[in-house]
Amino acid sequence: MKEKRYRQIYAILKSGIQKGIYPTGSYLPSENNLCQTYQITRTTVRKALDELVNDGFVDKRHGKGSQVKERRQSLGLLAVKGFSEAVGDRVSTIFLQKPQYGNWPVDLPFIPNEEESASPCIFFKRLRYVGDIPVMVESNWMPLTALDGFLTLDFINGSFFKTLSQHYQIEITGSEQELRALPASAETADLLEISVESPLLQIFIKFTTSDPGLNIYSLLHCNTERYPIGNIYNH
Amino acid sequence: MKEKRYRQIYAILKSGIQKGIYPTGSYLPSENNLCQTYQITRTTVRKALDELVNDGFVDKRHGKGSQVKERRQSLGLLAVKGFSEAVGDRVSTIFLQKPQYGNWPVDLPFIPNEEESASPCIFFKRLRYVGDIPVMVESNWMPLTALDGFLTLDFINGSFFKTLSQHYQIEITGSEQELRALPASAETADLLEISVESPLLQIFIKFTTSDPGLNIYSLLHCNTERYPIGNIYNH
DNA sequence: TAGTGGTCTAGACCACGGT
DNA sequence: CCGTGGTCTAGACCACTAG
Repeated sequence: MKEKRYRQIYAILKSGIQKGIYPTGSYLPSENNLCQTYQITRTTVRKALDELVNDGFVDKRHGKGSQVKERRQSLGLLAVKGFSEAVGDRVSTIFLQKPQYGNWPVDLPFIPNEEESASPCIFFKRLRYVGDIPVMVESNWMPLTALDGFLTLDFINGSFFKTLSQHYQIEITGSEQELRALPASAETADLLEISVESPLLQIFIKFTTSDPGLNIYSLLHCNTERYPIGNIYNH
Repeated sequence: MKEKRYRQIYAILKSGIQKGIYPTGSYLPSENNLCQTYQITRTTVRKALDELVNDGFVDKRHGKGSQVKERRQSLGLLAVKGFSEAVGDRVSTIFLQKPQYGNWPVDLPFIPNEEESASPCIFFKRLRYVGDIPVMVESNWMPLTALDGFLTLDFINGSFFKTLSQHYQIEITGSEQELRALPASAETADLLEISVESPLLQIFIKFTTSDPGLNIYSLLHCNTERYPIGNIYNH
């Protein structure tokens, strides 16, 4: 099947954004400019730009141009209130276990498929703070496939998703979540400095990505007493 | 400002869907057909149809046509696992308080704006079951404005959102959510037939709608022990 | 094969933003 | 004023679905 012209343009512009040729805040070439560069009509250019807007890479402004946006991290997912807004020094993260080989967990809500279960598994575990207060324990599993060199990689700005995007050109494309309220286990209570049996919010997430072979499984336990979990979804 | 042609077509088709002229599962007129009917080009027709697809009213299938979809209820929102899948008789709802005048609640995460606070408030409260098991207590507040006759209205299929859409042509356009895990109050524990202090999932939601004057505020308390809360988001 | 939606061309005119 | 994106026309050819 022939690659569609607007998909080509989309891919060119997107990789330009991801590689920093068009940094956040800068403007893409104008539509007429792109028409000339690639010898196509505006209809096709606009179709490519529409996809970039839908994917959250670009904001268009009438009379000004197409501006590269700060890539959204969340996609309608849940975030600790303040984790997205207070990007500064209030939020911090420490590794409880650095990325390493591990075993696929048992008894989780979503089960890795056969291919994944057969593949080696990467695991890492982090503790996230708002200020001095530990608010969330986060465990992550994913197949080793297609993430060459991941184990020795440093996270860009401490962000796993940003690393995926900038180092591997992999984007989060969707998620399934499952939430429960349950009493804290002894281990988690200790980490979060709360009493055993305190109500905790458990979130299990299966992320799908632009790499069909890569799903990411995360298990979160959150102390919501001071910092509830937020989620904004705009139609 | 002149109404855009594709918006007109969009509105015509959408109201046709909402009024049942194009029932769920049926096909809209073909693109060429619409071109002739309204004396416009396919570009414009397709723009209108694209919006309907984005809004979740329609599925397009190459070679077949544009099919009217079952209107999604959730928009990336949270739902009790089983509430969406098991549409049948497993799920039921009873009113604890039927729609009536009430007071705006205090100490909620999102505060109604001035206009809303000044307006009379409608309140209703429901208890939702999966099978025989009560799993969720749901309280709802909204301004009376623009919902003429709501207090004497029966919900279509017991669904509040479906009633909004079909009776008032109002759609949910977005939401903000806030989640906490907390111990059950005596009253809620009683309703959900669990012990006091059991961990409960509290979800507070502010829905925005296509009517700028109508936001809906919901407070949920969920027993997630047997039925966790789920959420699927596809990019 | 006929009819549908998917992609694309080559134009036109309009509305917005900044100089 | 000029350059930008927003809307729209009038075609063309292709790819998919189903009888």
